[in-house]
Amino acid sequence: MAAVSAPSGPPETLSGRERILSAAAQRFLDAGYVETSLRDLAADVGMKAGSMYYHFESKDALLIAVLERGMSLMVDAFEEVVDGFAVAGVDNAIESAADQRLAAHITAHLRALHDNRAFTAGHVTLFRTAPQVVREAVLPLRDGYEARWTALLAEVLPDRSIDERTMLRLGLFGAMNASIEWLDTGRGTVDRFARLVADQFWRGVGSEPSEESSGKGKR
Amino acid sequence: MAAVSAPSGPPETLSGRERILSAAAQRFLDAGYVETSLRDLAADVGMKAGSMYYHFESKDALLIAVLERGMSLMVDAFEEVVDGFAVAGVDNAIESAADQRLAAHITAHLRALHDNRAFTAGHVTLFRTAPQVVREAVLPLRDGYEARWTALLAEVLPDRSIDERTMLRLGLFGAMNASIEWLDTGRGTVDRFARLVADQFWRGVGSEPSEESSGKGKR
DNA sequence: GTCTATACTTGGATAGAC
DNA sequence: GTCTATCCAAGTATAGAC
Repeated sequence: MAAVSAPSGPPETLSGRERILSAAAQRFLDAGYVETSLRDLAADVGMKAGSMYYHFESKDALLIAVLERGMSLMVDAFEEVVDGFAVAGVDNAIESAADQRLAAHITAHLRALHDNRAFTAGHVTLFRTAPQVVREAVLPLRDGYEARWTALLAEVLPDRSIDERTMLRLGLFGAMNASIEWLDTGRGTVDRFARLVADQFWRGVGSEPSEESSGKGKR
Repeated sequence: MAAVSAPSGPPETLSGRERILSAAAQRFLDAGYVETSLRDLAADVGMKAGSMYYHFESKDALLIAVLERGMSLMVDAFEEVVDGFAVAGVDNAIESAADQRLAAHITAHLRALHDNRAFTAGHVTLFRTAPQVVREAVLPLRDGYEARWTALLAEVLPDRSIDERTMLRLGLFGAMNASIEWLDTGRGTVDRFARLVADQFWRGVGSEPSEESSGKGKR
């Protein structure tokens, strides 16, 4: 779902639009939206500023494209996990599977977030102060993703009030998304953080550290 | 500690520098740093752009002042909690007090964050992309605050590895600080969120919801 | 598809009058 | 302390040649 027009050929033959999109995502992440000039951006892809308007109608449209791709990737990752649990069969011990479902979605969220860092990070770092037209354009996709998590938490934490679930969800989002600003990229690191977050979220830090994530004592 | 030259008189007699500082903090929060022009800012305090240079040597200096004030307020809040536990006496049941110490600091962090939203939010929303001179100027204060939390977690979670404590700390920071972007201001709301975060962080969501924060079932 | 040239706007900062 | 006037730099966007 939420298909993104994927590049067909090898990286060298990426379309002009694709190359601009990637460079923009990276620059927006590193320097911010307003701080990034179309001149610098054009230089990144070996073009001049004016030429970019053949591919994008405005700078805002460029940001919208970056954010839409980022959120589509997050949605896709969520749905993959859903599909995975669907084929696992409906007659599982649904009670004890709650923490595992949550853990799977946490891992998927963090992997998608970091694997596509350039496109996804914008939602964390620059959505809030983006031009209104940009926010409005991207909002439907974002709302859809949040709705999926809202539904997930309702299933997994049925005894909590709606207010509590909302705060828990936003707290969890905060913990995960802030990692964009400090976590080293790399699958191993991301997965370790994901396991820690999932374990901490469900069991808390008051109980014993789990066996596989740390030996006995400090290492 | 980390004393901030506080205004002396009533709000109407705030010095020009103070009024500029508050207006700047608010505008930076709402619109972002680069998006805020000195002309708009001057209009907020009933001045013209050129006049601001009597009070601040540059726009960067203005942002530095905002961020320093914000972080000083956070440090002060942390130290107040430390002092509170100090007078409570050293011969307490230190083992069982770990979760209470943590909860007190979480509440203090969230209160300080939201009570001084305009000044503190900048550290969440615009520190990352701030000009390098700004980041460098404010970094010592930030490092000091983080060091306090690092030490706190070392005392409270002695069995965890340093790596895990770092990730837990940054995850907790993420959960708390992201609330700047969604939590309604207001002491009641902030305190409820603080209790939820503290409880969730220590005990997890897998266990029963605590008695005082929710009745039985959904309400 | 990409270039050059340029129109148009806005912003940070300075100088000097009051 | 605040104003007006102004300089200078930089950015988005457009037009038209190639």
